Amino acid sequence: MSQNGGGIDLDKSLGYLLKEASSALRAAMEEVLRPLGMSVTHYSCLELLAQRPGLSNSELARGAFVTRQTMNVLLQALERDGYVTRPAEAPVGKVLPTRLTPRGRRSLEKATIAVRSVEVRMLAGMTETEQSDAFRILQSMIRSLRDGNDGA
Amino acid sequence: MSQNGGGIDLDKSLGYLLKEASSALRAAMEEVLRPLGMSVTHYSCLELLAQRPGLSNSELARGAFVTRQTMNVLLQALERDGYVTRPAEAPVGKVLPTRLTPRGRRSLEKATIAVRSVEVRMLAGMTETEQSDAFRILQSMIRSLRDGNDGA
DNA sequence: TAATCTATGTCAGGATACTGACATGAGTCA
DNA sequence: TGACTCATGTCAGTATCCTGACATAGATTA
Repeated sequence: MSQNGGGIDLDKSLGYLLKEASSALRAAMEEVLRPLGMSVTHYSCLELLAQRPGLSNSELARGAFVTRQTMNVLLQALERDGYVTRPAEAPVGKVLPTRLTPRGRRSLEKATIAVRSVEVRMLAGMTETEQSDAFRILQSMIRSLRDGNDGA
Repeated sequence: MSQNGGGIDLDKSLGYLLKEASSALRAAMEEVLRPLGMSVTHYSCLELLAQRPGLSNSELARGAFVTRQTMNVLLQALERDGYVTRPAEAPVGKVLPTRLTPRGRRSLEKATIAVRSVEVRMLAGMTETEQSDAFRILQSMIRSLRDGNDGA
């Protein structure tokens, strides 16, 4: 019944399932972040800065999977509201190293708790072996997709 | 070094990896669909209709992971350009069953070939066992995330 | 040194998807 | 039958993110 002339069977497609899982994860994260007035990209930016202080706009963009233009707009808002600081002039080159303010750190703490609950829920019912399998398999998929992008 | 005070270690987070994989997949699909003048949502809509002719606007939206408003705009464009047809009046209720036209079917054929190449590339280097593992694990993650949405 | 290439930060405009809102049709229940 | 609930299609406004473009700083190369 689900066999169409050469088409891709969505019910059996790993790509479709990947999109579905990602969509469900994003929706779950939006749900817990909304009460905190924070978007997923917003949270990603703060979490990246907590782990690697001094990241530049472009590096943050790559880490949050958006363009540097999009991240730039977000950083301007975060800076205006006092969550992050950037030097007025670049210490070297054009790169402006960004850092969390105490206020940004406090804001992140609540968000981290919320996001962790989603991650825990997602992992519920998976054995340790399945979790490491998932990790390895996802990395394999990413590597395969990236290699073909501009490598050949 | 990547240990921050109670934060989420992105390098070890399955959620982050899932987002990365999904982002890579989407980029790869956009790359092969762009020469055909087709977006991912555009393609998803056509593929859904090929497998389940007569799907409604709302059903297509859920299948493509967008809102019904977004899908409605897309369907209006696809109808205007002759890729799909919808009856002027609903046979029953308000639901307008949508079907591919021959032109839509031809357009989908090329897209399917392009998307299949991406899927094949993504699966490269994975054993059959790993593929079925990935399938089962992703389904587990989706189920866990959905259950907590409005269930409790 | 000078030329070229690459990466960065930023501005402007446009594409895409979402939230809010409304009227309508179908099912449920008293 | 009538009130209620729910899902649908659709319009309008908004938010979000992207593409295109520019000037500039550092690295690379001749």
